[in-house]
Amino acid sequence: MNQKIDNLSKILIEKNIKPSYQRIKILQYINENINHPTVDTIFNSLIKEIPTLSKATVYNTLELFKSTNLAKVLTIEDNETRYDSKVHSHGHFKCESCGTIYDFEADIDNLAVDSLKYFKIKDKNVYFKGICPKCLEKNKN
Amino acid sequence: MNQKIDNLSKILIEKNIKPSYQRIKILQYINENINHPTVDTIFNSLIKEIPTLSKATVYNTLELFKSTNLAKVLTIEDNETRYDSKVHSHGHFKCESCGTIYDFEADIDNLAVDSLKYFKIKDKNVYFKGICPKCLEKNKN
DNA sequence: AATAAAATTTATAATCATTATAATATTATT
DNA sequence: AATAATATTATAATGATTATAAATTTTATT
Ligand SMILES: [Mn+2]
Ligand SMILES: [Mn+2]
Ligand SMILES: [Zn+2]
Ligand SMILES: [Zn+2]
Repeated sequence: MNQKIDNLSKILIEKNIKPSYQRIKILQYINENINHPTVDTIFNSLIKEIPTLSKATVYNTLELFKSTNLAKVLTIEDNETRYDSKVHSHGHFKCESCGTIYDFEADIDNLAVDSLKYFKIKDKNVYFKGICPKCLEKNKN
Repeated sequence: MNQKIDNLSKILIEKNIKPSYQRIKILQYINENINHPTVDTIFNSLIKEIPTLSKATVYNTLELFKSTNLAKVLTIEDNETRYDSKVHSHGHFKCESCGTIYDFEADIDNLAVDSLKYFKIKDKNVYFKGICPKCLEKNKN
């Protein structure tokens, strides 16, 4: 148990982030909940453990994680920002029926684009939308 | 000149959208300004020609265009929604320095993903971020 | 250990894009 | 011309995010 917290602390320290209780808990949450949670989801879960937690802290901390590459921001839909602790390059599929966001591995890095030869590419995002198998099955008449 | 408006009208009629003056002008705007404008940009340009124009009309109309595939929505950044009249599948590169959003052609359709075999994919989006050649040149010391 | 400084968190208010609502204007139908 | 349907407008409400300043906690200094 303390082992877990020590590991999370170490991760933060390596990024020159002081491992406060709030930061550790937020990092722990996004590591254990890989369903691409929103700020609200994170806040509403952690407030049970940390009754004094402020939503501003969640925003600040996620911004900090984003800038140090401990988390990535997903903006698939313009009305909800989601966070992802898996920072390696991978695709996202959002089901328009149930809202679930699925990860998928795709050969994003080899998506060669001649016309961007002289562009410095720092970040690649692939978002798909449609209907997931569960919802397809459910809506089958 | 009227030829142009007639063409735009026809496009709307084909989609079963009544070609009101506002709708024609908004369609014309996004067709002639392919720099992925925001609602605000569109509104602030058209208000000069249509002094009574309401921002709600711009929102409603773009939602209508989106649902009839006359426009696509870009949500590269979580704080700005942009619109694109090029509805064919193409990639977008946003320069983090100057904010310009560049189009690029990529083989998005052939981005095969085995794990999505049983998913019904309706929409594919590819967003890159980084620095554009102009800004790279400018910042060269 | 006491004090001061720095960093972090919290509570609260402000901002701003978007959505909702209802009134007005326009267009189509009888 | 009267009526119904549709579109536009003005305005208010919503809600996520950001900004600000006070309070708390941590760290450094004496
Ligand atoms: Mn993911
Ligand atoms: Mn485009
Ligand atoms: Zn689903
Ligand atoms: Zn640039």
